[in-house]
Amino acid sequence: MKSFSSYKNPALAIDLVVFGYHDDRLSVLLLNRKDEPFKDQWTLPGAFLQMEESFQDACDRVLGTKLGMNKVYMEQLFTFDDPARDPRGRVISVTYYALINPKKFEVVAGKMANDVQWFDVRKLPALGFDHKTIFKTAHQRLKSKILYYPVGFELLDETFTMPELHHLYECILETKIDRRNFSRKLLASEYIVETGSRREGQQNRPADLYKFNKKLKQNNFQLNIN
Amino acid sequence: MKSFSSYKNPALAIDLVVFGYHDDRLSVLLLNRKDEPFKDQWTLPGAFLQMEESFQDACDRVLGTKLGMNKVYMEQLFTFDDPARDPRGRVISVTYYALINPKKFEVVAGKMANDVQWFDVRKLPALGFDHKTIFKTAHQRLKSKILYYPVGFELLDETFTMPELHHLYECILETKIDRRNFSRKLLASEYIVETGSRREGQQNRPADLYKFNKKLKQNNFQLNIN
DNA sequence: GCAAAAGTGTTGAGGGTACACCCATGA
DNA sequence: TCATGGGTGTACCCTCAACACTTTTGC
Repeated sequence: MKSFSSYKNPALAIDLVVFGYHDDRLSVLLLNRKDEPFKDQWTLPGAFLQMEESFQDACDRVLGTKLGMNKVYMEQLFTFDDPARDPRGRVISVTYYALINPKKFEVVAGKMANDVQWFDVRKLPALGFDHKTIFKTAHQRLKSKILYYPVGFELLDETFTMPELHHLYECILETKIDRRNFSRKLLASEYIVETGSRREGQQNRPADLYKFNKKLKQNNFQLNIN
Repeated sequence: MKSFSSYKNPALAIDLVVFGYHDDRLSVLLLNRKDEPFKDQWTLPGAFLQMEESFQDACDRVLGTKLGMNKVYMEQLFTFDDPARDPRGRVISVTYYALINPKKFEVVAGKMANDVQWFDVRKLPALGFDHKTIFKTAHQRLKSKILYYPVGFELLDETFTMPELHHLYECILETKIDRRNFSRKLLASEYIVETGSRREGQQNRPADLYKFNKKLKQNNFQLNIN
């Protein structure tokens, strides 16, 4: 049996598309690179995979050290293999997307970055590498996923109102959704539970607060949009 | 900027779940290994990624040299990263699943294998590495995919009858489907077109032959099962 | 003529869409 | 009391699920 070390292997990177919902809009976290290649340009956060590290470990490392986050919802997206995607040589990129509540974390630029910032998904700057493609793939995946899986709660606070949830869905799907039908559908799915309290101190009638039903494991939720 | 060669990288393998439909059942192609590890055991076909090779190239290489196939429907499945998944050391496995018509190819055991064989998905032998997990992931993906994307045609001949298509769906989904509702639904979707001819020489009433409508690019096909 | 399988049509129930009205709050 | 936004109810339509009869072939 041949030894592995006799083969030369491509480098393996982990790149993350971190979505956040803030100020009534969907955003992505981007990093301004301090070093070449793509110095001073915006890219997705990422890192090279260490030899003993699982993907999860690598993602946690990026989220922890570069962004000051932990325990976030994450899912594998796609593995990008274009031999020309990195000017330094052959780099395979295994990508994940994450959903976080920006209020819970203070983003910090790590050693490798000039800056870290949230960008409205509709107003992204030019991105280095093939990161625009990666972002588009993630955005599309999120749009599909949210229609049959209750993934939006990860972006909101522990408790939230129906109008807040409604607006989040409109934001992600980039469509109008009838709020009454939306409300009925979500309540019928049993994915959300009333808390009994309301969001007070707003301009108008206080909205009921709900929370995600964590006990519910399986469901045939399917949101149909007009 | 650091040189890449200073880093040691995990090995990168490509593994394939090749589905075929034959004798009214769904099968997977397995390979009996000639060498350690898992010598004389069944595994999914695969190979190490070459330095300059894209995933597509690597898949074509495996399908071509080990299985004598070309130009098949293929889709990326998932990338498996368990550091202990290969006894030889750290190997990341990027997996694809393929759909082929077994009648079109004569499978041949390449240099690396004792044997290559189709196995009924319901009667798989023990598999080496984490290939059982990979298979299950692929099977599940195929089940979901076929409900909203006309992927079954890849497994059939150029022309096929409605009962054949119906049985294929029942096979993949492992459920009974009402044949009348199924037929109406498929015809309404415009994914299939009448050829005008019929399957003659059978025991009973000849069935109409259809073919896949290749012109149709986009559709909101969604099959609902009882 | 009979068995077996293929083609086709109908009906009723349920879910979704598209609506309008009432309610609670701050100013 | 008025404007604004949140909560709730209803009717129609359309789709889907359930089901039965007719047709064509081989023996």
